[in-house]
Amino acid sequence: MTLHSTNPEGRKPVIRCAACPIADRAVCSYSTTRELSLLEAIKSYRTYLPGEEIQSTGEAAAHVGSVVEGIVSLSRLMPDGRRQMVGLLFPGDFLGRATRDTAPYDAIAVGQVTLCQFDRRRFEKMLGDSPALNRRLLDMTLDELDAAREWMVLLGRKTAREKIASFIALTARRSRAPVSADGLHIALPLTREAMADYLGLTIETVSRQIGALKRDGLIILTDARHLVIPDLDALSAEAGDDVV
Amino acid sequence: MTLHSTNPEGRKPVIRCAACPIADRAVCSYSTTRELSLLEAIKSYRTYLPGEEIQSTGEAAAHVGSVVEGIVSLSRLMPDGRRQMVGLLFPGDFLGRATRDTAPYDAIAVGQVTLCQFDRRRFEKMLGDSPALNRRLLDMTLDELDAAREWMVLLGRKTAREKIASFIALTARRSRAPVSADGLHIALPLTREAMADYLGLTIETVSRQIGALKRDGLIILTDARHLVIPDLDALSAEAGDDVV
DNA sequence: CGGGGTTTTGAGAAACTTCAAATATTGTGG
DNA sequence: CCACAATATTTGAAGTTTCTCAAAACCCCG
Repeated sequence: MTLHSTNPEGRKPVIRCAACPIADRAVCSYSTTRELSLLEAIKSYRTYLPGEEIQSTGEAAAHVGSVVEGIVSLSRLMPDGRRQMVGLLFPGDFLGRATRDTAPYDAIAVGQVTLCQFDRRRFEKMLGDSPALNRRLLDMTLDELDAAREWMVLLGRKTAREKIASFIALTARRSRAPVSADGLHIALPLTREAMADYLGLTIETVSRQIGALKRDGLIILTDARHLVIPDLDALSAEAGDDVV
Repeated sequence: MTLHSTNPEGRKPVIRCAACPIADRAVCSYSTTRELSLLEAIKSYRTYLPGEEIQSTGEAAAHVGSVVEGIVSLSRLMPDGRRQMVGLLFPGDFLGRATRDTAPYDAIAVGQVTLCQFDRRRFEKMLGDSPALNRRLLDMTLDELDAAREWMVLLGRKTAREKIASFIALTARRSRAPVSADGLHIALPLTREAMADYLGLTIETVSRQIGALKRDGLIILTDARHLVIPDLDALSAEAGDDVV
């Protein structure tokens, strides 16, 4: 990609908003050119390495911002080490709570991540003055709430097999996967451990259920992180949802 | 779902906003007197009987509104009958998506419920003009998102015992329960079935775990829906969360 | 008092986890 | 480019938790 050089600080040159790859989906997508120029003045870019902690629970967060590239996981760590992922942020998604000074969850970079950051206080101030930002943030938060609830159904009521099938089908839908004669080719963005934390399972169960789907011909593994879905409808049928 | 006697009227005389019991928490709580009078013009009250369906999945929702009295559950029913609750609305909470025309979940009255309703289209229109409403709705939605995520941790990683302990502790905190010499007296607002749907368990497991907490002296049941908590800290310790 | 619904209890089965170890895979320095 | 260490994934066997099925007990209301 264009924004690739990793400098030690994780700082990046500022991309002009007009050329921003997430301009149509980000928190600023309802904003006028005039408002964009105000945001442009307070934004900065930063990159994080795979596995790097962007924010940790209880820590004061100086910044909020948009995911430009990569994936960020939000998770809660229980005192005894159990971890549950509670959110997965893709490019365009917004990270952080403008109106709260400590982060309620750990935000961890999955793969390399680039954020478009704003100073939290200054962003909060702008939010107070901008109906466009406010409204966009509301719409995004409502979408996140819907996703969280869908996820609750998965966590509370689905079997391990359904969880895995749901996750793979979701990944297939989210990444506009290349279709070839043998099916959809997709890459799994998460490690088995991260999948387990996402789905409320152990890594062993994740591995076994992926194996089972493979044996049943619903997926074909090329390697541990890449697979082919010959028939997405058949896979989706294993996910336990209503036929959409 | 149980059959219930019909609710012929369900209409209630309009309470003046100035005398509204949820004025400090509702979606209108940031609004000026002037804006309240606009809302007052388009609001209506309606009551629902215990178990009555307020909205069902996929159905067009004509209204949105605030819970004034009672509790509303939001849940998703899977095609084979499994049900997962995804939200529990208390007085002051807002029901419905202004910017979406079909409800994504079933909204069911738990006990008798009174709503302060607005025509969805008209409310949506006001939302476009009102920073106060917008901002309040954003704050409420962020709180709901936090609650949903907390709940995801419970669903994905907690044991049955921890789930029950969490639920009882939560209920105790939410209902300013009367304290007497023997402890906190609380009423469980949900049936065992509703608790099971909330916690991602079966009714039998709910019943057994309540029995276990009782045997361990962490709760004292007066009847199936009323109990005493001698030591809330001890109960909370069973919930598996960080010590707060 | 009867009947519907709710809650509890029991026994066995199933799903998932835990512990343990083997097998890939990846990154690194020589 | 290879060997090696570190990490990630798979597999196996046994154990635990939770579910399922079945039935009894309880409770509220008319």
